[in-house]
Order: sequence, then structure tokens, then C-alpha cells
Amino acid sequence: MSWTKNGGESRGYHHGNLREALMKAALELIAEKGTAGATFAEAARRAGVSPAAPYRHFRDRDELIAAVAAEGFERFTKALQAGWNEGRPTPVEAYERMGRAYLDFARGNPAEYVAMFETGLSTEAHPALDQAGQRAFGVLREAAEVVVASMPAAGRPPALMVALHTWALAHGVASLFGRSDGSRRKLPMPPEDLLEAAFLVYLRGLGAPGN
Amino acid sequence: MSWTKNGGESRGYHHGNLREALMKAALELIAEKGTAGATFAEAARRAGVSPAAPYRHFRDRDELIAAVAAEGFERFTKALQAGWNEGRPTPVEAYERMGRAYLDFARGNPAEYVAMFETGLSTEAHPALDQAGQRAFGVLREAAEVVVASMPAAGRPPALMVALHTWALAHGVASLFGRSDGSRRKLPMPPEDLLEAAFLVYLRGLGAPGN
DNA sequence: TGTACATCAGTGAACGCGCGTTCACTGATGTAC
DNA sequence: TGTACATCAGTGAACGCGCGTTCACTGATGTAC
Repeated sequence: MSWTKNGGESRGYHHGNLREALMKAALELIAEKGTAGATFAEAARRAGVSPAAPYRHFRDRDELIAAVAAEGFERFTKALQAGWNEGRPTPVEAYERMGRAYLDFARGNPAEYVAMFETGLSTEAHPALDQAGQRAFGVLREAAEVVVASMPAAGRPPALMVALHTWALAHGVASLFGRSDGSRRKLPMPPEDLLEAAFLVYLRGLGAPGN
Repeated sequence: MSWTKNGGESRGYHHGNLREALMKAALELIAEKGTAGATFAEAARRAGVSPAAPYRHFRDRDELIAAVAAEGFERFTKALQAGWNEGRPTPVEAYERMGRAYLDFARGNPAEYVAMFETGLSTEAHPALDQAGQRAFGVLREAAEVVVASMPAAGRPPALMVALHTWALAHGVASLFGRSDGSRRKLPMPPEDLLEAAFLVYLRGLGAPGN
């Protein structure tokens, strides 16, 4: 059996894609035991590899987590872009759909979300992660600009402010009410609806058209 | 010197208030090394006590963190109440002041805030903590009720929804932009101003009076 | 096409360390009488 | 007021465990010629 090339459980001396396997294991560990449970040794064990192997791919545990978070931001960026869909059919509708996409991502990928926002990795020590986060915010900012531009010229609010408010609101709802573990706050409605209502009120406050 | 009763550094066989000393040490450790750095052994060391001593006061590390978080919620509740000040001079002004109090607390007590919101302690396993959190939310809810009641009777929004939106917004701003460690997102303005602006827009969207 | 060699990715054994936890103990404090 | 006793809070030594990290090594892969 040892000669089977793609037999499934069999693998040769070389793992093939250990880097990805370690990142996957780290995500599982965060999901199961929280951020502190994601250790180098345990990730190696889950990937079926010796405890020294991870050092071929990551300098230390923080770098592994940072890689996970950065990949999370990549996918997050795409999810937001898909939700926004270049502002179609109307900016306000698209904006709300982007909000739903935000929450969908946070709920569907809780471990990634924790890695992205709650591990306390410094932006200076992990510039690639910082940039990935900024690209994600760039989608919010772009959307905010279009929404603002669709408003009456007199008294348009600054788009950056709108984008920051949007981010804060979505992140607040996601991290207070959108968790999948026991620390989630109870809510008499789906978090998506809560966020949509908040967007509606907020956009009305800005003076946005009905939609 | 051993007979001095309150000599300062000297202490007898009994610590006197080890429970408080351990909680203080836990907060320092969270501030310095993050949530995972707060270990039982190190907290005991900082309190100047043997590693077995903490077991007289807390069943395990989680219970220590839960106690810290619960005390944080107590003080948080008081801070919000002080900001709200029973809605004086006007509900809207008081509401904004409460928002500032929220951020002041999060910024001034980052370790407590992390213990309260990011340790993932389950509400079922720590009912006292859950209740302390609900008391804090009670202040937001009360304030939201007064603000809603001050609005024109026609088309008043549900106060619970307003309170939840407020919480999400304040928590979002605090946890994205109000951190004191390297993971804080950069911002071209103080987070307090960002939150105040958000409140203004939101309240206008609700149809609240100018103030 | 075959061979020699360099490079790469993972091995496995070892180590020191700090943590969690238990245990019989002991010094200090409170209380009954 | 003094004494005996119970209770409480902290001791210190010990243990097993898992983690992080290093090391010389080796099997597999790629490449020059």
C-alpha cells in the first residue's frame, strides 16, 4: 500500500501542504478551545507531523495565527465585495446586503473572526496582516463613498466617518450577538435583522434617500 | 520588625485580602500579556503567596477571571449611571454623555474590558457574571426608554432595539478603536468624537428632537 | 536518458520550563466557657 | 480574664504534563549536465 500516491491517509515523508494543514488545525483549535488553545505542538499533532515540523513554515505561534487572520481578511474582503456588488441595484440596498455579508462571515467563520479581531496581534509586528485588514476596510469605505455620493449635495457627511460608523456597528453586533459559543448575548431577533434596522435608522439620520 | 502590624511590606502568615490581591494581579497580567498570560501561578507569585494559596479563594483560573469580569461590570454599571445622570439636563445630552462614559471606561480599564467581553466565559457556567452584565445593559435600556419617551408619540421605535443598537455601536467603537495595545486601529479623530457623531446621526434617524 | 549532487521538508529524541494540582502541615484568629 | 479548642488561610514540597525549542539526522524532490 505504501506505493499508493493519493491513497488518502497515506502520505510520504513530505506532507505536501503542511502550511495549509497547520492553519486549518489552528482554526479548529481556536473554535474548540479559544485563542489560547491554539498551540504549535497541538497543531502539529493534528496535522500528523512531528513537533519540530511547523518551524519550517512559521517562525512562531504568533506568525501562524497572523497567517490565519490574514487569510481570514482576504476571504472577508471578498465576502464584503460580493455583498456590496458594486452598489447594485441601489446603493442603500447594496449597503444593507453588505451588512448581512459582514454578519454572515462572522457567524459562519467564528474562529477566523476571533483571529482577525481578538488576538491582540500588533499591527506593527505583522504588517501583512495590517494591510489585509485595511483592504477589507477599503470595501466598506468605497461603499460608503458611493452611498454618500447618492445623497443630496448639500450637507453630505464625510464618507470616512460613515465607513467607520458602519464598521463599528457591524463589529459590535457581530461580537456581542453573533458568536457561536456560550458567551453570546441573547437576543430577541436575528443579529442580521438588528443590524439591518440599525443601518436603516442611521442612513435615515444621514439624510439618505428611502432606497 | 516582625511585630509591626501595618509596616507596609511586612505581612503575617495570613495575607489579609488575598482575594483582592489576586484579582488585581490578574488584571495586571491581562494588561501586560493578554488574556492567556493571566495564570494562577503567576497571580499567586505577584501576590507574594505560595502557588497553592489561590485555591482557598477560587476553584480555578476561570473563576478568578469571572470574578474580575463581574467586578468590572459593577464598576461599569456605576460609570454608565453617572454618565446618564438620570437623563439630565436633556435625555439626548445625557445619552451622549453616557456614550462618553462607556468609552472612558473601556479606555481607562482595558484589562477589565477584555475580561468582560473577550474571554469567552459561558454565561451558563458563570451566572453571577451574566447577571452583572445584564445590570450594566439595564442602564442602557433605561436610558433608551427615556429617550424614546421624549420623542413624538407617533412612530416611536422600540426602546429595546435602541438600547441594543447603542450597545453595539459603543462596543464596536471601543473594541476597534479604543484599545491601548498595538492592535488598535488607527483613527483620524478621538473615538469619543466618533461615537458622539454616530449617536447624533442615529438619534436624528430615529426622529429625536435636536436636543 | 541517466547520474550526481544540492536543496528542501520532516524526523525523533532531548531539554528546560512553567503551570496546575494535591498533600500533610502549621501559624494565626476567633470563640465558648 | 484566661484557657482550650476549632476553624481558617497560607506553606512548601512534590508530581505529572504539555509546551516551546534545538539538534543532528534523513528521506524525497528537483536540477545540471
